[in-house]
Amino acid sequence: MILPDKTIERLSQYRRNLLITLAGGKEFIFSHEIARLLHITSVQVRRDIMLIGYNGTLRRGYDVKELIELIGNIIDTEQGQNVCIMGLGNLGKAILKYLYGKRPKLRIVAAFDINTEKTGKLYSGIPVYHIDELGDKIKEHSITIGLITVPVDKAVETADHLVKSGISGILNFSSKPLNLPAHVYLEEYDMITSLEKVAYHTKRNLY
Amino acid sequence: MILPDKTIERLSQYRRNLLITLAGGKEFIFSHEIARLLHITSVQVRRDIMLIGYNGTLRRGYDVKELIELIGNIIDTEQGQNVCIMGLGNLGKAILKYLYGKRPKLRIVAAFDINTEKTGKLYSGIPVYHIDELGDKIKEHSITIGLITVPVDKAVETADHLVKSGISGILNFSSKPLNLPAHVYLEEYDMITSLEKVAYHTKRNLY
DNA sequence: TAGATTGTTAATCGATTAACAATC
DNA sequence: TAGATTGTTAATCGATTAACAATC
Repeated sequence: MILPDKTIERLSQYRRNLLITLAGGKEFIFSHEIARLLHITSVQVRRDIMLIGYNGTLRRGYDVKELIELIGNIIDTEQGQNVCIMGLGNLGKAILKYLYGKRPKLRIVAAFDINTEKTGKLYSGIPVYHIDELGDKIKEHSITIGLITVPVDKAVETADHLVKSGISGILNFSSKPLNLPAHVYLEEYDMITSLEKVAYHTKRNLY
Repeated sequence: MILPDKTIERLSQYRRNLLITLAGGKEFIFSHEIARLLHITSVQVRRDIMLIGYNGTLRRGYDVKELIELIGNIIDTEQGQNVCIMGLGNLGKAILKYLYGKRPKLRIVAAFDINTEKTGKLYSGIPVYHIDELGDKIKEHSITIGLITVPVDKAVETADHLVKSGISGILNFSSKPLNLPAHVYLEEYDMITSLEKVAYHTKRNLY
């Protein structure tokens, strides 16, 4: 089953909102309620849910718990995946703290840095290794996903190093577009582009 | 002139890469060279450049400096825009340091926090104000864009507060979808969704 | 029942890409 | 000139939305 990228993004958002819904004690939800949470249309919600093969009931809508579980089956692996952070600068630290413990099936298990003053210790409970240990530690911790938060001029070599060490997926926070072999999934996450997009639209609003 | 959102995103990326190109002493560039930098097709580059009404030459391609300037005219305002950061936690601090001085026409001029231990001082050269001063300081500093990096349960009230204070654009880093009046431009920048997207595709690669 | 909802196809909208004339 | 490039239209692809039958 191949799902459109846009559907995956929305499924991730559905789940996070459904978890809040469930925590609030609500056990069933209609497509238009999910839609309102995300400011999209109810047709789109129903279509996404159709694509993942789930069925609601006409009277009560969707079973929140079942839907959460089904989305989990699609996004997560059974044992979960282990994640490392490349570069423990401001952004790396912030992301580490931000993500730590947030997603049970996506565990941050290591950080890597070039600076020997940072390595060999724990940061927020996570071991910080020197970049030279990357290959060994990726195997040791069964790391499948790497987040790149190094300065832009180190991004390419860091990505290559991750690929050589057998990583499966990369989320790149540096604003250098990377070129990776097809078997490694790459997602670019570019803060400056987002900010400039806001600037462009804001400018239009100003006039 | 209305440009597609996707074109705006690429223009931002073109410019950043063109600045590097120019710094390297290269004065002219072909569409296929730009395309290779971003891993897209040269047709798309030419079409985007067509949309902004610029013309290259057949022999030498595009004048790098002119193209940079033209993209600047589209994205930036003449005097630039002032930006504030809502919430000076790990993410806020990281973004502040990351963006500081990076884009001359998008100046970070203030941070706001609820914690009085952080307020009334400078952080990385930027004044940190208490959230109660938001309305006054936004006017004082002519701030048009706000970045939201507060915890998810404070995101909605923070956004409302920004809107009431007359902000024009918001970049939301919290993973709560916001509901804003049409005159305020909103861009959602959701780290967890990006990470889960990587997780989904990585999972597919694993099997 | 009447009204509300789901599930799904068909139509529409928007973005990318193919094709190619014009030009240096 | 031949070859490479730009600029642009038309075709294609993909994603969203409209429409509606089925059902409780």
